[in-house]
Amino acid sequence: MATETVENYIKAIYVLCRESPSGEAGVVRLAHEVGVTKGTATSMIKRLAKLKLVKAPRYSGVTLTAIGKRVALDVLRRHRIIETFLVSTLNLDWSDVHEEAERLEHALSPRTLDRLDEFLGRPSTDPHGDPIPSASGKVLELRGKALSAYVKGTKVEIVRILDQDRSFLKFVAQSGLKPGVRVTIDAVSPQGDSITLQVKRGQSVTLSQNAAAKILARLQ
Amino acid sequence: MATETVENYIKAIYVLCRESPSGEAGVVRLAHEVGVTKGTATSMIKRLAKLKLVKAPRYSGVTLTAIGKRVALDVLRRHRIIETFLVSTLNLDWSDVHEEAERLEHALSPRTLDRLDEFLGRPSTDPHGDPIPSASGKVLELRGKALSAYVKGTKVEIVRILDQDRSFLKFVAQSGLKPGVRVTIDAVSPQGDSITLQVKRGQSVTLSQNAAAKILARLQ
DNA sequence: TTTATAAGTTTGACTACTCAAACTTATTTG
DNA sequence: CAAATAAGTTTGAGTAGTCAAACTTATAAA
Ligand SMILES: [Mn+2]
Ligand SMILES: [Mn+2]
Ligand SMILES: [Mn+2]
Ligand SMILES: [Mn+2]
Repeated sequence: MATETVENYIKAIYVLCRESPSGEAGVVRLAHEVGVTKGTATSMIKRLAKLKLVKAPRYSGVTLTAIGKRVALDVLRRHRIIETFLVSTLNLDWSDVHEEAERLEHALSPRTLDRLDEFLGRPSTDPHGDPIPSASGKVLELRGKALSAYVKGTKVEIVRILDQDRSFLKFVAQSGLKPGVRVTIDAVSPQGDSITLQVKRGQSVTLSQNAAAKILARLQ
Repeated sequence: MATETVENYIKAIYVLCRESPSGEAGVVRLAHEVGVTKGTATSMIKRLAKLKLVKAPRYSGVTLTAIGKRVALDVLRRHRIIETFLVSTLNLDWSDVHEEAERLEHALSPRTLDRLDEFLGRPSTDPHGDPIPSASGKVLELRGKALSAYVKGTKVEIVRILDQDRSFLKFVAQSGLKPGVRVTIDAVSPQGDSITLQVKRGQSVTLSQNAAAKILARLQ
C-alpha cells in the first residue's frame, strides 16, 4: 500500500496534470502544492517512478501511469466522500473541510468508505461540486464552463468551485455562490477585468475575471 | 503535536499501567502491544521521556506524567467516539471497528470530533462498554465486576468487554453477550475452570474463567 | 547464594522523508 | 544568438521510526 506521503504526491500530480495544458506536472509547482522544496520533490518523483506510479523523463514534466492514475482517483474518491460527510452530516463549514479531509482520506478502509458512501446516499459530487470518482475509478471531470466565459444577460447555475483555498471559499460562500445556486450575468467589463453577477434580487457580486475563471457554471 | 506513533505508544502505556497491579508498564509488553521489538520500545521511551510524557527510571517500569495521561485520554476519547460512530451510524461489525479506529483516531481535529460527538448524542460508552473520557480528560474506568466474580444464580447485566481481540469479540458477539444484555449465572465449576451463563431461554454459553474475567457485569 | 533466565539497553544499520545549497539543463528575452 | 533566469537535479546532512544482535541488569530457581 502507498504511504500517506505517496498518496499526497500522486493526488497533487493528478490535479496539476489536469490543470496544465501540456498535461504534465512541473516539479516546482508540485513541490509548492505538497509543501516541500523542489529538491525533495525531485527525489520523491524518483521513488514514485520506481514504484511505477509516474513517468518522469529527466528535466521534463511528470505524468501518471495507469496505476498512478488509479491511486489518484482512489484518494480523490475518499477525499470527496469525506468532505461530503463533514458538510452534510456534521454541518461543518464548507470552507474548512478540505484540510480535515486531507488527513482523513488516508485512514479509511475500503469497507468503511463504502458504508459511508451508502450512508450519504451515493453522492455524485462533493460540497464544492467536484465529481466523486466511482469505486471502479471512473470520473466525469468536465461539467460546465467558467463563469468568465458567459456573456451578459445569461442565466446560469453554479456547478463547481475549482479553488480549495480557504479564504477564497469563504468569500464565495459569503456571496451565496454555492453549487446549485442560479445567477444572472449582470455585467462584463473587459477594461475593468471584472464580471458582475446577480445572485438574488437586489444582491449582486463583482468578481475579477481571474476569480470568475475558478467558478464553473452551466446554462439554465 | 504528538505524532501518530507517539500517540500509539502513550495510549498503550496508559492501558498497560491500568492492567498491571504495580501501575507500571513493562518494556516487553509495551513492545508487544505496539508491535515493535523491545529495543525499539526502549529508544521510543527515551524520546517520550524527553517530551515529558513519561517517567522511566532505568531498568524499571514506565509510567505516564500528568501531560502523558492527558494525551492518552485525548486519544482514547477519539478512539471510542469513532468506534461508536462506526457501529451505530455505519453499522459496521462490532468486532471490526477497533483496527479502523486505530488509524482514524490520529486524523480528527478537535472541532470535527466535537461535531461527531454531538451527532452521536454525547455517548458515555463505546460499543464495547469502554467509557468515553470527557473533553476535559475525565473518565470513570471502573463499572461492574468480572463475570467470574459472581456466584451461581445471580442475574447480571453485561457492561463491558475488556479484550479488543477480534476473534474473542467475534465469539462474544456470536454468543449474544453485548453490553446491555442481561444474563443469569447458571453454573460455576472451579474444577472445570468454567462458568455457564443463560442468555435467553434455552440459550446458554460456557466460558473459561479466563474468558469470563474479561467480561464485566453489574447486578440486576 | 550462586546461576539461569527474563527484562531492559545499546549499537549499527536501514527506510522514509525532509532541507539547504551547489549544481546542471532548459527557456526566455534582449 | 548569447546572457539571464527559471526549472530541475544532486549532494550532504538531519529527524523519526524501525530491526537484529550483542550486551547489561534484575529476578527467580536451584
Ligand atoms: Mn492528504
Ligand atoms: Mn472538494
Ligand atoms: Mn492508533
Ligand atoms: Mn472500544
